[in-house]
Amino acid sequence: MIGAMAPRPPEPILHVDMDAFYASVEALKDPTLQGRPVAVGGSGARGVVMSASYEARRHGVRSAMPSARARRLCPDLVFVQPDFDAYRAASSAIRAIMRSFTPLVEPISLDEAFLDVGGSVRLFGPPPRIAELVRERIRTDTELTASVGVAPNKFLAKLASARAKPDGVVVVAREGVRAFLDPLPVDALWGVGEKTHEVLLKLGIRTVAELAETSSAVLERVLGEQPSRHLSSLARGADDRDVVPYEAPKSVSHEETFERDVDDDQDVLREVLRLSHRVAARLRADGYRARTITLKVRLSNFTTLTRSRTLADPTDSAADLYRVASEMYGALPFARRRIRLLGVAASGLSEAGAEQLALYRAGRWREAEGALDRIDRRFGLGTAFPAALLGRDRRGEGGRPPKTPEGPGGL
DNA sequence: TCTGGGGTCCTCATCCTT
DNA sequence: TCTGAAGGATGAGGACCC
Repeated sequence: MIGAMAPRPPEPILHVDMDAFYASVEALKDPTLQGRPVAVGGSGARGVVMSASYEARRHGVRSAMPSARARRLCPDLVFVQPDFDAYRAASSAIRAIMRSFTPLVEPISLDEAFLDVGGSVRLFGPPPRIAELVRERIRTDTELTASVGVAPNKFLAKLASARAKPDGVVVVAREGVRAFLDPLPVDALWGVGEKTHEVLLKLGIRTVAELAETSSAVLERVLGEQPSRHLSSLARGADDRDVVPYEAPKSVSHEETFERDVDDDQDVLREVLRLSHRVAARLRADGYRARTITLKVRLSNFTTLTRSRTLADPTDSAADLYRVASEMYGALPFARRRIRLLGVAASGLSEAGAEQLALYRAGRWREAEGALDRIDRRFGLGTAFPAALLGRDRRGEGGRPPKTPEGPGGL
């Protein structure tokens, strides 16, 4: 006879959010950074801050802030280039800790995850206790700190963890939801970014309570049907999404901003080729193929154009990605505009094993690209690359390009 | 102020099929 | 055979999130 199950607690969802994650990992790698204002991100003219230590935040430095502005706010700011291998390693150690408390762990990014601990209370105690145990394990095993929100649903748990920062726990009890939500500014809600916030302010809606009191007809008129329904339910504290341990990716993309704007078609095509190889290598490494290929072009005035095309057969070959992306670039309605950013994305993903071998039409290119993957895995990313990418640095500077980059580029 | 990179989701327009 | 409505697929762009 198996013992009776413990009843599901009213606040079973945890949102675990690491404190200044990238900056904290950097401070572990280099202890001389401890206690100093640190920003992870590009320090160049076009860089932005990806993560800032709390010392830097005290000077007003925030993530997504242009690096130049961050430096003006905090002249002593130490810039560190991101090291995603280190962040991934720390992240997987933290996820292993979370999974030792519940199998229902939904990662949102390297430094955040939702946990459903509704089934873990018999083993570990009530959710607030589990939140403390998770934090303690993370601290002792990784020397990093995490903040945790405990609530009846994902949305409230996320808001609660933001309140808990840094290095704390906030519990939103079912009966305390209104008192917690009502005074919050509307832009605390998921889905209220800069544009929506502006619209809501024009309507005189500043707080979640004011949003909850606004008629759905008014919201629908200014925001549209779906967003207004979404916001209305969040304003009431309603969110019925489950914690989903795994979801297959829907797209894979790479994009890069040039150090300086580029107006030479050959340089642009070389970058398209490089991005195509990176996306194709990711597809092959993760076992996916894509049917839809999207080219993204951002001009110097920040106008962004996208062009996409759906293929009859899915592919994971850089040759196919490059062919389609370069054709779409050629069909853009402008000549020699100054280009700031290029991106290549692959969507409409299916698992590579799902198709027939006959679809390996790309044949020898695919074999060659597979060889590149093996070399990269053994000797590091970028060890081997198409000859068309030789003679220039990866931002389109340097030696003379070949006349036409062909196919995946004369490997 | 001057805007990265990797994603998801939504809306709207258009085309095609039934 | 023609026409119109409905609905799905596709493509472009935008907002948002971390």
